[in-house]
Amino acid sequence: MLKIGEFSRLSQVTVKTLHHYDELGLLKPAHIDPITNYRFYDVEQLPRIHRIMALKEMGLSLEQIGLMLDQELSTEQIRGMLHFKQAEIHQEMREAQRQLAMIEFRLRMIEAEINFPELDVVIKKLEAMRFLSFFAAPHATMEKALTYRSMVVTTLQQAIADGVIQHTGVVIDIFHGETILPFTSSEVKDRQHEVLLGVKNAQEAIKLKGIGQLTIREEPAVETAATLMLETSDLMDVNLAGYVEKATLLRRWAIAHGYKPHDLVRFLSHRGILDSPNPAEYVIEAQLPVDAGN
Amino acid sequence: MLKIGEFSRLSQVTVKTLHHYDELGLLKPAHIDPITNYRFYDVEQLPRIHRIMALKEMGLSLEQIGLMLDQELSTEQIRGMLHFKQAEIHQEMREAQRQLAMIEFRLRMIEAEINFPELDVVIKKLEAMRFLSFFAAPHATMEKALTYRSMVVTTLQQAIADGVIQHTGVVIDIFHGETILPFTSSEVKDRQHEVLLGVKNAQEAIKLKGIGQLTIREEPAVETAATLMLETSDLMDVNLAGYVEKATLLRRWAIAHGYKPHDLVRFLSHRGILDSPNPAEYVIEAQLPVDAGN
DNA sequence: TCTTGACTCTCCTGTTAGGGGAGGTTGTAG
DNA sequence: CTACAACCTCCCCTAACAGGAGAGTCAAGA
Repeated sequence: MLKIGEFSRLSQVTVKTLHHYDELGLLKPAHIDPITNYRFYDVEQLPRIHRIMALKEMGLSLEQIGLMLDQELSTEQIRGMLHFKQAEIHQEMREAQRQLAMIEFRLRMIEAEINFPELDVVIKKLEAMRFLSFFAAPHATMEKALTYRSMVVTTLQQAIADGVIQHTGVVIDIFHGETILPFTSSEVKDRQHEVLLGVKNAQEAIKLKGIGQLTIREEPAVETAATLMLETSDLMDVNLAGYVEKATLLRRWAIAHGYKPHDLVRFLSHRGILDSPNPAEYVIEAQLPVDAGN
Repeated sequence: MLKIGEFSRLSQVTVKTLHHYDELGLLKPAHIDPITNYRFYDVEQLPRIHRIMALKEMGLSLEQIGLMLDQELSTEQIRGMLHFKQAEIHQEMREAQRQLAMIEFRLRMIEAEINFPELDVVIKKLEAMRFLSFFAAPHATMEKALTYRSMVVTTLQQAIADGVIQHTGVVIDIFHGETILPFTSSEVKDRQHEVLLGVKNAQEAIKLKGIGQLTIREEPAVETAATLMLETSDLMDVNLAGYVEKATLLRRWAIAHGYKPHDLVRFLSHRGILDSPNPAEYVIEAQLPVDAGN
């Protein structure tokens, strides 16, 4: 009979851990003195604690180890457990790879002296929603497209004030096509710039003077999108160059992290032109739908 | 102002988590209604929660994230943290690799239909100790060596009974040289089989009739050893073939897990010939000192 | 105006595998 | 006889929330 300290020394398992295993019923002392409550172990228990340690090293939980030791599992069941654990570890390793990719991306950005907060990319789901849609392009230049958009927005604001449209407050700009730098004005012509306004009712279409008929459509949900919040400082000077830069960054991020970007970018205004006249107060989220590459 | 549920939907962070971050001070609501205690968030807080999520994805702890967000760390400090985290993740991956190696080894053993409990290999430290040493080899065959050993043990038992030797109860058999199957009798001659008996006092040497002078030496500590408990069933028939088989298994295990085995194997009797006349009650631990390969 | 269901609040417990320590008892060596 | 090491039983702590109890709040429909 060995006192707990001796057993601990032989097995190289701490006394605390032996207490814990006693409590869990994983390894009960061979004998407990009923007066002093001292635990006494037998050398014959060394193989069992050895087995526990060996299984623990493989990453199994104490609960699983208890099962394997006491439930007389068949070889097939044991194989199953091991294969399952194997899959779990592979999953963990992929996760670790992902983390490494993110850290390396950050470090490269720091080397390139790109501002740190600008690249807080987060993977999200995007909800489906009903939108009033109109197109602000093709136009010869992005600036002209913006001017047109601004005019439309004014009309919309009037319609909202008149109660013709009941909107949800959600405004999304979608740039169709692969939006990426360099972005020459010759390319602008082929680009579709769609503006969406979230609407509440099941309206089918809306006619507005000066714009004509606008369609209402369902923008589908997106399972996976890389998203990025634009800081107000990015928006002080509202021009499209900033947007395109963000889109480029998102695309590079997605590729570096093993995603396949779709050929469109969305800009969701959490606080935009409908909420505030001051661009410095805008809060805009860039969203790039992607396919999970792996 | 957004209620917590809306903010949760926009950021895709659960309400529970937002509560938690509020409590930690990581993300306080922009406003709290003093009457209802309802939390209200501002869209301007979206970039912050985004940043938190992005940093969390890299595996940083909430505490570290709090520091990065609020302590205005220099670029150098941030780089340092990221490099540190990078090293941590590499460490985790090595650990995962180790676990995979162990699981794969088990699975291969199962395929080969080797008995499951036989390979609970555990890495341990071995303590230094003072031993009385004698050699039971070279002999023409292992069986003859064992016969000689048995005779010596009888003599030792007498000496112990007479109080000439004060022993610690530890008996170790060491096989010097690379013990591995196949193990032909021609090889046996070159092999050194040393038997050690742990002694308490600082005796220098001991003379015993029938054996002659035995030396006392310090067996050095071993930092890393692969160890294996022999089940009593393995010892029912005490012959060296079983020992050699275990030594072979240990050596294969060590190599498969990236360790470099030394050219000796120790067999430590936790309960051996000095404690019991019945081999079925023996508890013996095979120990193979190794160098950490990585 | 009332009610119902959806939201929200605080507080408590549980998760893993033990570590750390307080406060008290036991065993052993000098 | 007296240290001092070893042992005991509580009890609290970890990280990042999840789940649930019990109670209060809000908006819309009858």
